Amino acid sequence: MSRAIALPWCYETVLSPLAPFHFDSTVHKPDYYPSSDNAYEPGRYWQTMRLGGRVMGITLANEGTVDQPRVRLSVYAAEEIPCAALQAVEREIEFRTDMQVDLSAFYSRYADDPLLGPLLVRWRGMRVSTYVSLYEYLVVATVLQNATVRRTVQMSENLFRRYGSRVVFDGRELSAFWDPEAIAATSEEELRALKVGYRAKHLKRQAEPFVRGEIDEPELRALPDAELRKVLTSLYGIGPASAMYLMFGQFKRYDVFDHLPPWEQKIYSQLLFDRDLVPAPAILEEIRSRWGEWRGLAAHYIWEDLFWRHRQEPIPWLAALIRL
DNA sequence: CATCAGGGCCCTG
DNA sequence: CAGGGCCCTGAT
Repeated sequence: MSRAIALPWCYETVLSPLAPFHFDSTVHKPDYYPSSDNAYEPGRYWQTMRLGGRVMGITLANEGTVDQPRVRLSVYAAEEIPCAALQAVEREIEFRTDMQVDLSAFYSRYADDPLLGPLLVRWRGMRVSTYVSLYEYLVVATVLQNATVRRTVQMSENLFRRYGSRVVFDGRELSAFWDPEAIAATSEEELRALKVGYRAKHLKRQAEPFVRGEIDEPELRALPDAELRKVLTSLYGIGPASAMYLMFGQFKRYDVFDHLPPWEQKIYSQLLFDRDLVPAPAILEEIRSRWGEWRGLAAHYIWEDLFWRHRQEPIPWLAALIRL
């Protein structure tokens, strides 16, 4: 990777999310591992984006309130971006942050729920959001697998350094993703040198269908749950855990919560049962019976609330469960 | 020094 | 369908 590229050209517009819209809890998820391709301060968010073969810098700034939302979108690039490509960026940002989705049915249905009710007030307008493309999320899922946070960060940053780029915009320098071609063209040995271990094979094989043009993310968004899951788990290195994160975060399937990784099991045991370890099937059944078709979204509100509180004032039992 | 598990998944039997 | 193996790292 060479030195940072400046992105001086800038286009600005104002987005109007469907109210209510909670800016901070949508653009920033405190449970995600830190990554040099994005940055957050209250009311302001930076990320890089690779779309249509172009590397861009994106900023989102909160210029409204939960009930009268207004988000200023700035798109930075090395040179002028055609109008159609800018529109594609706007649509992509709106989809990834779930900006125009109406959650009022969810809010009214669980307003009196003992556990969820107060969280729906505190986080009213929080959306399910992802900041990466499907291909990029496969990389994220891969470095998450069988690794602690520290190691995930190390692998992710090693990959950015070797295959990504650095860009400067709006006074920030951030990493940007690579195109799948870059990984498909590399060797497993080169990848292994980045300390990704057996994941080298996964990263290479995952890039292949994207290079061949076999995966069309917008098209997948229209598929029914079962078919979408089939496509996702057919991707090499994507099993039940990664598929669930994708179904929910990337494809906004609010009802998906059918698999519980061990560390989440410990955390939900505390939250729902006030016990150290409840069997995973019992937890999943409890979540299903309480929140039915909204269970994925309900779990997200509970989860994010926990991590925001933890960020504000450390929660000892949670700190003990987060392995660095 | 050795051993082990960690925010899974693939492959085999 | 269960279980071994896989990379690397820090904890014990």
